[in-house]
Amino acid sequence: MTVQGDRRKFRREGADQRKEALVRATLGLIAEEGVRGATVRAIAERAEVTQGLIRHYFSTKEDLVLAAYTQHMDALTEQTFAKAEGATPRARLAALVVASVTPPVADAASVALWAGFLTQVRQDARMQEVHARSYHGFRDRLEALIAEVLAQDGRAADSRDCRPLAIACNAVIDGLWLEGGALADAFEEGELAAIAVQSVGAILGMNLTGTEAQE
Amino acid sequence: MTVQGDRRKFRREGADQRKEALVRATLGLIAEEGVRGATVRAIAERAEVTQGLIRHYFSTKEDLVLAAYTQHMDALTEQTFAKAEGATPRARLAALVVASVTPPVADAASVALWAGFLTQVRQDARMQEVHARSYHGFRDRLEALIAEVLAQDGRAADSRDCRPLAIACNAVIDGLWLEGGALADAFEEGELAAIAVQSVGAILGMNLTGTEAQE
DNA sequence: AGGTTAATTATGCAAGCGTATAATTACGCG
DNA sequence: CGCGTAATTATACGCTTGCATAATTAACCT
Repeated sequence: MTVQGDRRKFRREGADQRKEALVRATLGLIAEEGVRGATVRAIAERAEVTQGLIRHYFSTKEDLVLAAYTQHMDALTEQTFAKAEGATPRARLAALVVASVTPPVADAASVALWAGFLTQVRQDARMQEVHARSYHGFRDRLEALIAEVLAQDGRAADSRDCRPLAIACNAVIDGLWLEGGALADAFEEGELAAIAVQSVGAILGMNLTGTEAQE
Repeated sequence: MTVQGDRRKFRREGADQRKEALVRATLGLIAEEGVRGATVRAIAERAEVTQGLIRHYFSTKEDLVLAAYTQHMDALTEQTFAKAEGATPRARLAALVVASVTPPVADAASVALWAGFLTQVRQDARMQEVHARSYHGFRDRLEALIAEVLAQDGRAADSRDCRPLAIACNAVIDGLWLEGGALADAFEEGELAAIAVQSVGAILGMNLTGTEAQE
């Protein structure tokens, strides 16, 4: 006869759903409150479970953070390339560039998230691995797209030539992404997108402006 | 008759020196261990004082962090522009660009420091102010230099034209700075510098390569 | 149905955190 | 030289943190 009706009701859920909910809660908290605010208790509360459950799915908080980081970076890359559509390589590149510096890819939360993780990247080897993989994953795809664009123009698309171009284009994109996210109200609507397209075009030695919508 | 010889010996120092020592300790710790590692106790230990003293000079830890952030950002800008020397505007710009993506301005510690602070920038209005002031401070000086370079070439140096160019150049610089610091071993020695000079030149529509040393 | 078990909650603990306050001591000044 | 005081140390408090462990319960299986 256990009359303890004040115990919290709950529903059992699959491991994947729970893990994802916990990851989502973690990301939301880090974005809004910073890593400092993403405590085990706060994460549990936001995911509408009790803190003990976290330990049931992630043997340590580090593991949870690693999972969250991985998902965030993958989502960021995927979100960006998903918008890189168009009839010609040039149009796809322009669309990619615009998407990179426009919400939801470029916004305060994304940047805050990324910065919040960077600290742990330096200290955790697994985080470092994810970081490197994510960076190269994005840049390699960018490099491939640049090669296509150059080929279309009949220019040499040797990897020796493309690599520095990809690094440079990636840097402009990252820089603008960063500044747009960290200092949004310093720029006008669409200003960053225009600058991004213009700059990437200049680096590649071609005019990219106006190619997003047409062609 | 107070026989308590185990009390720590100390030397009195001026407020400025102590404050600076505390700031330096804070920066070192955040760079090495992350914000999490920069506890009041750890800072005090590194500065070779006891934790109580921190409260004597900074009424709250937030104040200390703000002071540290201010100093770091100012030092970064100053360090960079200090190397922007040369006979012609073009040479000065090239030197500035190279300095921006080369140690000690661009290294893991600087980037880690910057990222570590970003979290607090979003939450503290005073930090935000320093952030904005620092960003614009750098960019405005960059814009002025770009205007000089364009004028030398006999091109229009209107602020309406220069602003987007400055934003773009600043973005490449920031992007490369970031990637060089966060992923140093992904690039070869001097690779980032070469790419930076090349890209800024492309954005400005001129050849900047090889202008650092000569002219 | 009813027993089994894994999912979930509840509770507790030791360590570390920032901050407050009282006790000491180095050092300048008359 | 000794006195005053500001600089510094010492100690403690309340809170939060990540983690561990025991108690409970929802849902599946036969």
